[in-house]
Amino acid sequence: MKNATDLFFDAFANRNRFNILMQLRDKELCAGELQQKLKVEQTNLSHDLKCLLNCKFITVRKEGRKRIYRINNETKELVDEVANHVKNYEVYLKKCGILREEKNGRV
Amino acid sequence: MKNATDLFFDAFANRNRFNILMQLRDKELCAGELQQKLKVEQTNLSHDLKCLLNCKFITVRKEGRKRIYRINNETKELVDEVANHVKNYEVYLKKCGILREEKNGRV
DNA sequence: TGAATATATGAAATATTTATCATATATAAA
DNA sequence: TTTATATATGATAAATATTTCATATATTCA
Repeated sequence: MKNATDLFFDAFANRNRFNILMQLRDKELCAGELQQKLKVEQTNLSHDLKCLLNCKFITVRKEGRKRIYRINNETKELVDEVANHVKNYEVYLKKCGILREEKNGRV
Repeated sequence: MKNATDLFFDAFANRNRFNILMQLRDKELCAGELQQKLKVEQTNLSHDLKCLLNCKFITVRKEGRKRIYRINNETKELVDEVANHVKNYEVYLKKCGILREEKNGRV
């Protein structure tokens, strides 16, 4: 059974969703623009945007047949702080060894 | 292939590891004390502590046959900010619907 | 030295998350 | 009112993370 913290991380700590939030830090964007910038599948992006909307991490407004997404202020601050932490700890994260850094090249 | 942000979230956004960090906000604790407070398996706790150590989220010192763990300051601040955000957004997170809140009761 | 306590390690089993697929809806323009 | 564009939905397949299991190491005390 999940508590609020689990749900928060499910929403926020997801690679694709966090990338969306990172993009939206600077300016609001519509789904199509996000898709181009992030090079993700349309259907995935749509799922992720809905999740971020549900959780109130972003808001949306309609403009013609586009939907323009904007990050909310509190969430932006948290994203900035995480990005900063990651920068400072990058070297340790990369050699953790418990976390799997990447699939190695050999088949 | 994982980047530093992915690794950060793998380490930080894990239920058990984040609970450890939450416990360590107030005071340093040894593994046995964490085990009692969190009611987790010894072997799991040990894996998680190693991960947090590798990532420099916590430090450790020996005392007799115990090992005393302490959270580092920057990490503590981030944990506090996340805890605060979760409190403010709890109501929305719980009705997201994309995030699976819990296994429903029926078998 | 041998037993007891505290903690760590690595591999495999299990569970959960994320991506894909097929398709639906909503708006605009011809 | 049909077609094209932009975006959304839900079910399953595929990938990844977490737990468990069997066992190891390190320190203290008798």
